[in-house]
Amino acid sequence: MKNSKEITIYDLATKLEISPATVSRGLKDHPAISKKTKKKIMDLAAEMGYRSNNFARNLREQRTNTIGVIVPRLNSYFMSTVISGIENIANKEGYNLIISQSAENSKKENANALTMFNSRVDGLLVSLVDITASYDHFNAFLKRKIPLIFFDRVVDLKGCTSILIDNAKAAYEATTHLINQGCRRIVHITATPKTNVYIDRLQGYKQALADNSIPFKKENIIISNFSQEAGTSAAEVIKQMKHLPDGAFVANDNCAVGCMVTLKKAGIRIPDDIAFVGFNNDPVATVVEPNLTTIDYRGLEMGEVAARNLINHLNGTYDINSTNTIILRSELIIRASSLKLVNP
Amino acid sequence: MKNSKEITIYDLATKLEISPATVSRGLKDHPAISKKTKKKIMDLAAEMGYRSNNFARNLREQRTNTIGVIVPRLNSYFMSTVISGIENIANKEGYNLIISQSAENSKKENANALTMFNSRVDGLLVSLVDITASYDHFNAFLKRKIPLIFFDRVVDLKGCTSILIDNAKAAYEATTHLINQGCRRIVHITATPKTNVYIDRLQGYKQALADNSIPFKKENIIISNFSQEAGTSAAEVIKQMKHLPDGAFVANDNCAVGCMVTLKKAGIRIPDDIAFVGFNNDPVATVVEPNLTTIDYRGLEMGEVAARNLINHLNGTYDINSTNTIILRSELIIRASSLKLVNP
DNA sequence: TAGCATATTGCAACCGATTGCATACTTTTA
DNA sequence: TAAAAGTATGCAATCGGTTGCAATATGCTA
Repeated sequence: MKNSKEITIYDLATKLEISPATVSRGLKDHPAISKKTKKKIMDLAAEMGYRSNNFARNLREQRTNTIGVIVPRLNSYFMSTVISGIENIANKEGYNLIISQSAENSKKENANALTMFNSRVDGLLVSLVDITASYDHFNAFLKRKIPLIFFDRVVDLKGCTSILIDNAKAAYEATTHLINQGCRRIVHITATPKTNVYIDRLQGYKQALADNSIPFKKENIIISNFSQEAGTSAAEVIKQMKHLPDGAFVANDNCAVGCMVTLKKAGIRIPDDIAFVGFNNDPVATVVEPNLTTIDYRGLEMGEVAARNLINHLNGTYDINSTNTIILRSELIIRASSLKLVNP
Repeated sequence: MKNSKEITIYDLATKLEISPATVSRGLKDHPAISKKTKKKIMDLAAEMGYRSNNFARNLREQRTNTIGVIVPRLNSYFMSTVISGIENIANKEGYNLIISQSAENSKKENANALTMFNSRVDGLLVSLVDITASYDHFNAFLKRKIPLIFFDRVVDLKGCTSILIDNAKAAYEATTHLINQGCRRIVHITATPKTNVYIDRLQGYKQALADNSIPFKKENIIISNFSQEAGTSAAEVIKQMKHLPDGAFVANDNCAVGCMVTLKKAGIRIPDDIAFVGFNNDPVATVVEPNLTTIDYRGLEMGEVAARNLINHLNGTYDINSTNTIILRSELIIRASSLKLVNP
C-alpha cells in the first residue's frame, strides 16, 4: 500500500531528476540552491507527504533536539506548573521533552540520569531529590559538556547553572511577618534540611528570630514530608507541645493546609491561637479557611526561564556557562491565616 | 580528550580484533555468539564506557521506543497524576515519553500531533481538547497503523481504543445522591458539552432527574470553564437566579470549590441551602469546608492502564486493536457538602 | 569572445548499528 | 576418514540525511 511507505529525499530526488544533496539543501533553505529548484522540491515534498527522518539527521549531526527533565515527582501543583512552563518554550523552539520522575528516590534519580544520558539529550534540567548522597551520576554530562541546569532544588556543581528563588530571604520575610503580628513561639515545619531549599528556609527563619532577639529552639523545628497527611501528623506534634506555639511557618502549602485542618478540628483557632504562613501559593491556599498567607513564586516562570536559558545556550545565542545562578522573584502574600492584628 | 569521544561498536571490534557484527550480536545476547566472546565484549564495553546509539538503531530498526502524550494541560492535579502513571510504566519498560500540551486549543493539538508524527513515536496517548472540530490530524497515525489510545476525553475513532470511566453512571449516582438528600432544584455546572466527558455527565444528570420524575430545565445548566475563577462566576449566576437551587452537581472539583467559597461569602449555607457534589476527588475536596462530596477516579491508574496497554500492544503481547473501550472504576465519595440528612 | 567571478548542483564519504547470507571451524555420524 | 550437521563469526548492504569539495553552468567584463 502506497500510504504506508515513507518518502525519503531519494524518492524526491529521483522524481525530480536531481541529486539527494540538492533536495536536502533545498528542504532546509540552503542559500546555494536556486529559488526555482527550492520551490519544485518543496512542492513535491508537500505533495508526496514527505517527512524528514530525525534519526538519520540526529545520527549525522550528533545532536538530538531533545531536552531531558528529571523531577522528584510530577503530580504536585508546583512541579506540573514548572513542567508546563518548560513545555511552552521547548515546544515553541522545536525541542522535544523527555520527562522522568525520581520519586524522591536517589537510586531512581541515578537510573533516570543514565537513561537521559543514553538517550543523548542535548541538555538536562533537574530538580534534585531531597537527599542525594552523591552527584556522580551527573559526571557523564559534565565530562561531555552537556549543559545541565538545576532548578528549585539545586546543587552548586562546577559549570552548572542554578535557577531558584532566594529561599532564605523569603523565609526571613515570612517569619518576620509572623513576629510583627506578635508571634513569639514560632514553629517551623519543614522537610529534612538536606537540600538548599530547606536549608535556606531554615536559615532565613533562624535569622529572623535572631534579628528580633527571639532565641532559637530546636524543638520548634518539626520535620515532615510534604503530603497533606504529614501536615496532620505535624499537627499532632503541635498538640502535644506543653506550651502551644503562637505561629507556624510551614515550608509547603499543602502541608500547612493539612496541619491547619487538623488543628481546627481540635478547636485551635487560626490565626488567633496559631498564625500560619505557608510556601508556594498553591491554589489550595485560597480555599482553606482562613485563607493561607504564603510565599508566591511562579513555577511557570521558573520552567520557562530554565528552558529558555538551556535552549539559548544550545543554539549558541547565550553562553550559560558564565552564569552561575539565576534568582527569580518571590513575594509574601498576606492573607487571613496570619493576621492577628487589624492593620498588618 | 579521550573522555569526550564516543565509543562505538567499531572501537570495541577493533580492540578485540573481531567484526562489528559480532560485537553487535554479542551486546544483545544473540544465541549464535559463544559465551566466551560475549563476555569479552561485555567486559570491554563496560570498561570503555560504551553506550549504544539509539539513532543508529532507530534508523535501522524503524522504531523509536518513544511514546507520545498529548494532553490539554499539564498543570492540573488530575492530569499530572495521569502523566505520573504513564511515566511509571513507560520508564519501567524502557520507553521514552514525549509530552506536549494542547492548551485547550484545537490548533495546538493539531500541531502537536504533527510533531509527534514527525518524531515517529511508536504510539500515541491522547486526551482531547474540549472542542476538537475535526480529527483529521490523527489520520496519519491511523494510515500507518501507529497505535492511538485516547484517555479520559475520548472519541470513537475506527481502530482506536478509549480508556475512561463511566461518566454517565457516575453523574447519575451523584445526582441521585443529591435527590436522595431531598434536593429538587439541582443545577449542573459543566463545560461546554462537546466532548464525551461532559456530554455523558450531562446525560447521567438528566437521567437521574427523569428517573425521579423531576423535570429537566435547561436554565439549570451553567456552562463554565473549569478554573476556580469560573466557579466564582458560576456562583454569581446562581445568586442571580430568582429561585435558588437546593443542590449543585459540578463536573469538576476545582470549579465546585471556587463556587462554594463564593456562595459562602454571600451567606449561603452549604449543604443546608445548597448541597454540592463535585467530580475528580482532587485533594482540595478535603480542604474546603464543608468537605466536598465527589466522584473518585484514580488518574494514576488511568495513566498506568493506558501506558500498559499501549506497550503490550507494541511488544506484541496483546493486541489492542480488538479492544474498543476500557472502563475504569469510579466511586461516589460522600462528604459533608451534600449531607442534608443525618443518615444519608 | 576569451577570461574570470559567481551561482548551482552533484559526488561520495560519513554517522553507528543491524542482519541475511556466506564462510570457516568443530563436532558428530556413518 | 569423509560427509553431514551444527556452531561461531565475518562480509557487506542498508537505514536517510548531511556536507566538504569538485564540477558544471551562467553572467559579466574587457
